[in-house]
Amino acid sequence: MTSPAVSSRALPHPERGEIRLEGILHALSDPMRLRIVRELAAVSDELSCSHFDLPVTKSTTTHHFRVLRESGVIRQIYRGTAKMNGLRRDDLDDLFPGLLDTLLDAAARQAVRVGSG
Amino acid sequence: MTSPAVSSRALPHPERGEIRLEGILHALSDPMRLRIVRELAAVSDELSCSHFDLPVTKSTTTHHFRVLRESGVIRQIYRGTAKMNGLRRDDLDDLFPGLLDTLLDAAARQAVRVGSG
DNA sequence: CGACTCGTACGATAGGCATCGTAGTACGTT
DNA sequence: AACGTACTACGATGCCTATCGTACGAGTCG
Repeated sequence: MTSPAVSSRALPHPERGEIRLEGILHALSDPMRLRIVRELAAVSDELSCSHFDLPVTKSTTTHHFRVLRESGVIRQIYRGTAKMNGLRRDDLDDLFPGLLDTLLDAAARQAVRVGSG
Repeated sequence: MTSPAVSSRALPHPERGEIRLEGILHALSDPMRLRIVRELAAVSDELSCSHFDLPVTKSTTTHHFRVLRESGVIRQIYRGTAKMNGLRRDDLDDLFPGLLDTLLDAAARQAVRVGSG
């Protein structure tokens, strides 16, 4: 009943120096992934994959999380059966100061404008 | 010899309210298009398509400019045989304050980091 | 008019990608 | 060990897209 430890299952992440702006922009150009990132930023904490209620199947959800991880936007670790997701704020803010917040602000403005957020 | 007038050939642009963040991010996630936008921002003026010396054919260049226009990132008008390209700074700054500059700064930082800009 | 430049249109091609469904693995609980 | 939950792996599918080449249209200049 104690909180599950980090599993040994490894998940490949790009190192800070390998993160590319084009990759980030591509990752966030998908509505589903932008939505995930906005939700992660809103709670500023780790969330399990199953926390998200996306209008796609679980396979597709897995795919989107992998794209986000491989582009360097999020960090993923296993805790028991759950896979926890968190923004790589430290790395992103170091590489591209202000980028993440500006993107989140832009997404929020658009959500207000189009009326879906 | 006077500067050529704006031609009657029409080019469809999205209106300000139709510009979508996802479209912008997708447009800029391509290295060739990001390069074009950086160059346009550097001169902060209109540039003809032929001014750019990209490592792709003219057909492909045409394609990239169209993607940038249809996503709302640039404005294009014909002046004689030349097609002039300019950033839609006013619209972008109004819709997403700070976004363009932050993206340009991020691109510049990466260029310095990887040594190609 | 004729020649030249700039850019477009269209078709082809090859690769990427968002999505699904099914079968399977890893882990925790009983 | 048996079961349930969380997520993955793999194959299929259909669409999107970056690229090219060739042929064409629009405009300018001689």
